[in-house]
Amino acid sequence: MNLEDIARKAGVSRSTVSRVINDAPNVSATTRDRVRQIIEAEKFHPNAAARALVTRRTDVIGVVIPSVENIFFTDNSYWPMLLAGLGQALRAEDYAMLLWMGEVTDNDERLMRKVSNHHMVDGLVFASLTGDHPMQSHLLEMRSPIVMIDKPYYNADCLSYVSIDNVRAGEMATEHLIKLGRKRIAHITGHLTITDGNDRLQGYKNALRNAGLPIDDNLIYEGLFHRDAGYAGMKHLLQFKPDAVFAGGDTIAIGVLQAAHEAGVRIPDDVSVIGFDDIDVARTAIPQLTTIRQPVLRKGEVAARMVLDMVEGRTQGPQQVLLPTELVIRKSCGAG
Amino acid sequence: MNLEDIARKAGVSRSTVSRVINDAPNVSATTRDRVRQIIEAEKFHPNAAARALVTRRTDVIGVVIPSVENIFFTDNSYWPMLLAGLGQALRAEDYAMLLWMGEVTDNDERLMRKVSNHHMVDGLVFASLTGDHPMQSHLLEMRSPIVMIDKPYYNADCLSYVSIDNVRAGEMATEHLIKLGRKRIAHITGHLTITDGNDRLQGYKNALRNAGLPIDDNLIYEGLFHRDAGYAGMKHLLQFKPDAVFAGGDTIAIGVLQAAHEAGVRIPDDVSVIGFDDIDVARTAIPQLTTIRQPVLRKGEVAARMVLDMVEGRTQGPQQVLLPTELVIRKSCGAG
DNA sequence: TTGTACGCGTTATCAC
DNA sequence: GTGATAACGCGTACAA
Repeated sequence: MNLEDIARKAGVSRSTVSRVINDAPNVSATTRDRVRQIIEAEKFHPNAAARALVTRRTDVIGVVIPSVENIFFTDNSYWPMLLAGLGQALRAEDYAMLLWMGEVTDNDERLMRKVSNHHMVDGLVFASLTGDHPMQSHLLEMRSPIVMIDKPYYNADCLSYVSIDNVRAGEMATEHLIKLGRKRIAHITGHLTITDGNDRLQGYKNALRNAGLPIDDNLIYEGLFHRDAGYAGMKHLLQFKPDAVFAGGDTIAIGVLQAAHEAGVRIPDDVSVIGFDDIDVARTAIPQLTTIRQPVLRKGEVAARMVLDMVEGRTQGPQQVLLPTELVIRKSCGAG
Repeated sequence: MNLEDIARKAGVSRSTVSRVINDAPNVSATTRDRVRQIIEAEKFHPNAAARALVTRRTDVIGVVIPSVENIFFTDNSYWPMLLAGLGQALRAEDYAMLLWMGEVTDNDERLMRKVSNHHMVDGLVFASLTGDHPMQSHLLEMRSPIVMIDKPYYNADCLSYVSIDNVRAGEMATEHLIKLGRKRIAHITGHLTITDGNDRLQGYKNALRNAGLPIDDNLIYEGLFHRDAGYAGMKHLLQFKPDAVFAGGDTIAIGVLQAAHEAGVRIPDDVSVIGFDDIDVARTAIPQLTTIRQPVLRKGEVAARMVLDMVEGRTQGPQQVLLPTELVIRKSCGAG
């Protein structure tokens, strides 16, 4: 069943049927109706491949999540939220989403080839690409529109991305602890090969400096965006007697809580803990986490809209969007 | 840059280039090498749409997650794990994954039309389709291979699916509580419009009956696969003094723990709690959850392999696969 | 072993 | 307002 068949049944040419389907002008109302009825009756839907061949458009956007470790190692709602935001915004403009997820066991090189050789997408969204990922070197040469989620580690000026102001957010988190009178404020970082992790560390240092507090390397633990890293980090930091911990992510903070619990350290009485992201675990943790909220769902939505703007030619040149963050005060820092 | 261009540069015909690309026989080693080199040098990759048009294959499998409520309302790693398993198995056979997620705000009807009219997939996987979903009535008429994750609510005989033996698993959970000497065993169900929820309830009843214990409707709370339902359910059940709760899902159990905590009911001393799934929160809950583990990642893998088997013509007719479950004993039930 | 020629189902560009 | 007809890029019988 194709255009030709419909045309024959309607007693018109295939051109006319095509025009009807694409809501093109120059079709009389009566023929348009007649053709529409036949299409409806036959449940006809044009062949996507044929259409893509000639229009060079597939109405599909590729989404790449290179590192999925968090999915396995933590109760992390970050990726699902991002996907939900992306999917929602893409569907609103009748695009579909082609998803590639990296594997822990897999070599990234292979994934990268799959992605960049797949000609069935009009544009691409990359989420949280680490600085050492092999895809990095290929980003600039790809012909299809690309939007990064989170600030790229390299070439940030030449790439479109949506992120948050992590430096400022890191400052906010640390300032909150300072305002509570904490003096020995530790920081457990996320991946430093992701700009987010780096920038939050920068914000932490800025805040200390601005407050005239010393920056003590003993109080900085280079971690990863995992609960396990938070756990190990807190175990390590306890010897240096921190009175507060700024965790680079909520999942990190969960590990911190657990290590503190095991060591008999009371949160927030002995040590204030602040997280980052405000993902679901922040509310269910005991005590509930004070944290910096970032709009994850919205990040996905905006990324989708940005790539669609590029695909549809509504924007040109790289664009950078920073979304606002917000301090959410709960129980883990004490009176706030 | 297309086949023709490569052919010209290599001094051969388009057909030969096509043969080389598709590893077809009847090409001399020397020409094959020469053509390969040119392809490599030009970084040529055949146009997917053109190829799909003639082969009627896209090497894309569609994955539909109709209801994503859990993503938003609970710290739920179920979907990510499923997606990871699917993605992994699909990629292993060089297929890509087209993902549709339902929206809380959206009408399912629209999503359904999008999915069933999208001609760019060779097969489809549906995850946890509820009995009342509008897609139900269209499942049997769809021409492309379909695999359901979890037993379909209707027409289970005519559809391929991968699931677990939820009845037996429900029995196992309940039997464990019985073996611990519990007498007033309550059950908070998941969605009863999902077969899984229903079957686990059935297993619960079976186990009680087999043990000669009464089935008390007051001790059965019809919930949903949400933490909130677990919370509400436990609040409600407390008046009937249960000494154990079988939660239809781990996220439900998390809500149970919270409600118990707030009511001053000690877990497991006063009430044993057993969950279902063994998703991440089971290990991080306090106390750690005793639960029935189901192989979520593997469910995704198997579903992918099943749909690929159908697409590639390796199997015919509907197939049903049940994966094994396992009792995981932790802290929330007491000595076990 | 290699090349020719046709068809896949659609859109776009013409003529009418 | 409508209908031929030429692409789009590839796979593949069939001929050479």
